[in-house]
Amino acid sequence: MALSHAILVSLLDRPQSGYDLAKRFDRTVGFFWKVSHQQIYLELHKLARSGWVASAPVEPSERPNRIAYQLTEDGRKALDQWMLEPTEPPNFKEEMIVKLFALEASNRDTIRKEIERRRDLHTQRLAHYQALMAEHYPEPARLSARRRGRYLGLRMGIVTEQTTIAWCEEAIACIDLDAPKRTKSDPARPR
Amino acid sequence: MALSHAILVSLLDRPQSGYDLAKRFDRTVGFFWKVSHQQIYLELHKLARSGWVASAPVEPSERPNRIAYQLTEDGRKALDQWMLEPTEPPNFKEEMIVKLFALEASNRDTIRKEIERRRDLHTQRLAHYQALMAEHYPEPARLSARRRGRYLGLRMGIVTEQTTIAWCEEAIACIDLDAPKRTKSDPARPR
DNA sequence: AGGCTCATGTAAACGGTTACATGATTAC
DNA sequence: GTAATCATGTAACCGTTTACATGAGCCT
Repeated sequence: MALSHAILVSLLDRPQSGYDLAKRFDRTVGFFWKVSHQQIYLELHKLARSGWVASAPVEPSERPNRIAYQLTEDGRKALDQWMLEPTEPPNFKEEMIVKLFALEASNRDTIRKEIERRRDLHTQRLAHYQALMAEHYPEPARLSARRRGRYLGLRMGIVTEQTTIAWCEEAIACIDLDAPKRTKSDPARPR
Repeated sequence: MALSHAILVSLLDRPQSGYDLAKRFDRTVGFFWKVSHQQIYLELHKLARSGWVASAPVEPSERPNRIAYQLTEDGRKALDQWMLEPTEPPNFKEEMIVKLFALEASNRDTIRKEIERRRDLHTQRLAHYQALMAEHYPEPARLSARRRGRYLGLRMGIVTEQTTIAWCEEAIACIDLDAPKRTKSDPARPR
């Protein structure tokens, strides 16, 4: 499983509460990996039961209901062990492909519009990633080993979005290959 | 949800049994979407209970324990309705990114090896997709609308694998930026 | 006083995986 | 006969989502 290990990795940096972890997830990999706060709290309880994390001292200046966790020795060992295990490619259930398998003349316009929507969405994501890149990694050539991993994660996000956008353009063009010509003076959709 | 609709789409072509569907999944999108036969049988029962599929007549020449299903009118309507709904990008939980976030000097070689393994794996997949492309779509310029959707699905597989491979190469180079030089006469790994 | 953000949880349902189980037919 | 393939299922468990619930502190 992955989420528990993602939490452990995040705790490498510093002790964090479930709330911290959830927010950090949202800010960093949240775009392509949605994690709900419920799932994180659940996972933290499990990790605590396994003895891989333990509640860390909380400053009295902080919120009283805050519960921070830190990595234990056992947690660190489990993480090191996991790092040695092979990493399988994720299986991404892309619904768009399912819809494409149902492509026919009658739904061509629906599907093209849907692909256009997806293209725009991924364009927004790409812009967001590129902003993060410019902000945090203006000079990737000389990065500390510590930060290089994060840089590469962001790079994966960028190239993935670029590829998806390019594929969307290709798909739209391909779908329109034998479509009736639409001009600005006659933008009506068929069917 | 996606699997039930993937089944409905597959049944658009012809009535099929759970076994047929499982095999077809494996042959087509199986590389990036693993589906177990149990899940398919379960889904088929649910779809039958919803009245979206119904058992189709089976030729006496076929296996006696074979149960084929076909789309019903209701199923067709539900599918048409689903086609109109927006398609969210899949959230792919790429464990590699989690490992990268834990990158440091001590695990650099482990991670580089892991990325090399993944690169080789995706290279194999790419070769497989390209073979399928050459076999089934030698001339993509003029494809029937029916087959164009499948062609685009395969194209997505190809560009995704290409991007992943390129990213792996980039990541390996980046990780090795400040690594001790390794030559053929001295291929020992540091640490 | 009311609304926002911070902060943590429970419960039910759902989707998916793993393990286990069975039986028919085909090929050697 | 026995191994492989065809064919369908059950049960337990795990991970995730959705809905619901609560309370503290901060700002206006």
